[in-house]
Amino acid sequence: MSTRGNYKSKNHELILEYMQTVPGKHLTVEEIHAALEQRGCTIGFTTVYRQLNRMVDDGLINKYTIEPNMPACYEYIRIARPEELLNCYHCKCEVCGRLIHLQCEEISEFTEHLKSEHKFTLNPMRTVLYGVCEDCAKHTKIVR
Amino acid sequence: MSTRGNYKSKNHELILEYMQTVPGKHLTVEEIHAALEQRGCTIGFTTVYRQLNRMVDDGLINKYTIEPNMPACYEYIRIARPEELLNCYHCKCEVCGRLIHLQCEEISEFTEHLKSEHKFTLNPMRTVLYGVCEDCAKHTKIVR
DNA sequence: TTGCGTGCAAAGGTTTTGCATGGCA
DNA sequence: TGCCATGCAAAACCTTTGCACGCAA
Repeated sequence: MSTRGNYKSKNHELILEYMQTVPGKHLTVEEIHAALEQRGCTIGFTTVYRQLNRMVDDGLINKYTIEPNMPACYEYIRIARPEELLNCYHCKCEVCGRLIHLQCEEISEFTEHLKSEHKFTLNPMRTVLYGVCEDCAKHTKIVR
Repeated sequence: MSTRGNYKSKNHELILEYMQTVPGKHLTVEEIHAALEQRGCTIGFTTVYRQLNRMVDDGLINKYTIEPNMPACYEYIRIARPEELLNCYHCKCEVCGRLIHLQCEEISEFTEHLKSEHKFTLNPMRTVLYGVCEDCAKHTKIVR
């Protein structure tokens, strides 16, 4: 968590507000920077990096690292109900790149199982399940 | 898949043989390079990178990217029984960085659930579950 | 006034690429 | 001979850091 108190800055607000308009969407720093510039505000890349990492520490934003030499993705966490955090998994299709949100009974049961049986407290907001989505499975031979 | 035919090279064999001696273990390029040097063979970093990526393409090795500016991890895939692929999940502790292998009934059931109910064919070899391990949970306050 | 935020430039880390050389078939 | 592998150095990539300046409290 942050220890910098309630210091508010224009840029912090601008970035957070923008991220909140696209909850659940995964954006790179470059995309976020471009979106902000398009909204008429000039801002440095460094600031975007710093503010986003701040929000990650504060638990407002999730960060996903896919590949080396590829930009990381940031996503605003909509904290509607706390239980939602346990019930929502992210699935990324390795073929088309689509990101799918899943939510069901079995998923929260599985999270509970990891905790009670394996003593592992899952962070579903940081975890990405890789695999192949329905559409792509039709067009691809998968031996698994 | 590779299109380079059956071209064999000394280094390819050396790297593959070494990786096969540590199946399921996650190693960085630096660690692999050091292990090979210790075995008396001089080899360039570039070659290690190239050969490993080749093996990833060929489906012999898995590559895990944890954080930007952090080395990726490579792991030899032991293809003993195909079902094993469905039963093994990787859990990474966000606090101490430890990587844990999990294997149980519920895990393969969950993989099946994703497939039958959500039409999502999970690739457990590429997926990393993030969270907090037992030891670290004792020393850390987690509000989740 | 004090402390944090900002932005540029530079540095940091890992990974990839260019190119000349060497090895396998 | 022809194609691929190798290795060094250089480049590429994303990200972080140093430092001087500016803004908020």
